[in-house]
Amino acid sequence: MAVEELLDAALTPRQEQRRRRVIKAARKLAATGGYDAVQMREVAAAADVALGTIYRYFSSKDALLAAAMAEWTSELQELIARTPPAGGTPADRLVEVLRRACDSMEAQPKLSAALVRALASADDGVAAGSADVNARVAAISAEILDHLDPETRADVLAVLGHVWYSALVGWVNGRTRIEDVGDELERAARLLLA
Amino acid sequence: MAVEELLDAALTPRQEQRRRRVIKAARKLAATGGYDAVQMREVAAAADVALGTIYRYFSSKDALLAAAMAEWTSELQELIARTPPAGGTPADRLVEVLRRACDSMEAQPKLSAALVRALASADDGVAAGSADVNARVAAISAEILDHLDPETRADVLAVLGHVWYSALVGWVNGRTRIEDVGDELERAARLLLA
DNA sequence: GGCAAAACTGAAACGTGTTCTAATCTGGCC
DNA sequence: GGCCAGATTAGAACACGTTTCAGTTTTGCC
Repeated sequence: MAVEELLDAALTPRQEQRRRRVIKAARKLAATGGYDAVQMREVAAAADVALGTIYRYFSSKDALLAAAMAEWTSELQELIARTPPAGGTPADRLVEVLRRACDSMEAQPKLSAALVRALASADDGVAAGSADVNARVAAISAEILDHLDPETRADVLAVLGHVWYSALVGWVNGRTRIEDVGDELERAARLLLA
Repeated sequence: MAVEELLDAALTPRQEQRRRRVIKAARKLAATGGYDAVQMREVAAAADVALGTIYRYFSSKDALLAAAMAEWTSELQELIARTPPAGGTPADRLVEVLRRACDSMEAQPKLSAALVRALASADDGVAAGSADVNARVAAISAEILDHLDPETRADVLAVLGHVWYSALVGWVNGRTRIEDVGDELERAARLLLA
């Protein structure tokens, strides 16, 4: 989709700036008003870009938010790489990482909810962003679980990824509280690594 | 929301019929054209009901589809109760039930995808349908796992519920194939019951 | 049987994501 | 410098979920 093509073909500096402005505007709107406040006309105005231009860079509103989520995840990854989890069992360290991710989301609940909500979209453009997010989460977790054989590790990570995503959706849709997400993840992690 | 109130206050026969017609029409449209084909004006026309009337029974399109999903789940529950899973370990029986559910979805892929997609909605009206679905799935699985102590069982079921939902979303959004859903579930079930 | 309240209808209207159009601008190439 | 293809813009237009409204029908009650 658009994003891909434009990422492959090197963007001119001005295009790069435009793309950044759009994502930034989306994040800002999402941070204060959540998913519904990210209205494409408003994003365009805030990014000082024509409405149609956004659609040249992102195939849909959800694809835009997925790109924002990928960006956010990348920042989180750096943060965790800078301060790796302290000692304890692998399960403990894994739980700590998951908790820290939850804390980050808790700090920006509206934004987080909007991003997660976008990930649920059927839009094709979301798949790329979603894959990116998954890969980063897996990368973070993988080294903590290096005591497991590769196959088991992949299985555990796959299950954890599912729990993580599903718990987030439950929270986003108001069925659980954000604290519950961390609890669910911890429960799953300990069950799987027992 | 509307659904609840109307379910509590006994519906008149004609209301009951209208409600049924609406759900039936939605299922039919979803079965042939998927989520996008379930257009409220079309549902209204097919159900021979005014557009506004649908909104008296269901708070949104997604709530309507969630109700359809609850209906579908209930039918599946009956089906499984009628032919309980054959022998083997509890894990085997659980896997068989999950596989059978996947088979049912595979038989009506468009419909299933539409229903799952609706479950992801933030709409309040969806929560009720979603809770209903979860309860039924838990009920089906619970007796298979009666060898576990209640707490562990609850944990296992919670995790399985997450995997189930998340894997379905992955399929609905075209990131995996329907066969993968069953595989993911089996993997999780065996990992958890190991 | 008649009456008030609630439900239903048909149709118009609204909001927001997405698409389209015609005009203008930008960037690379001779 | 001039030209062309593609990018950008402003704005209109479109699609579909949802809401609203005025008028009609059904329902429960005396």
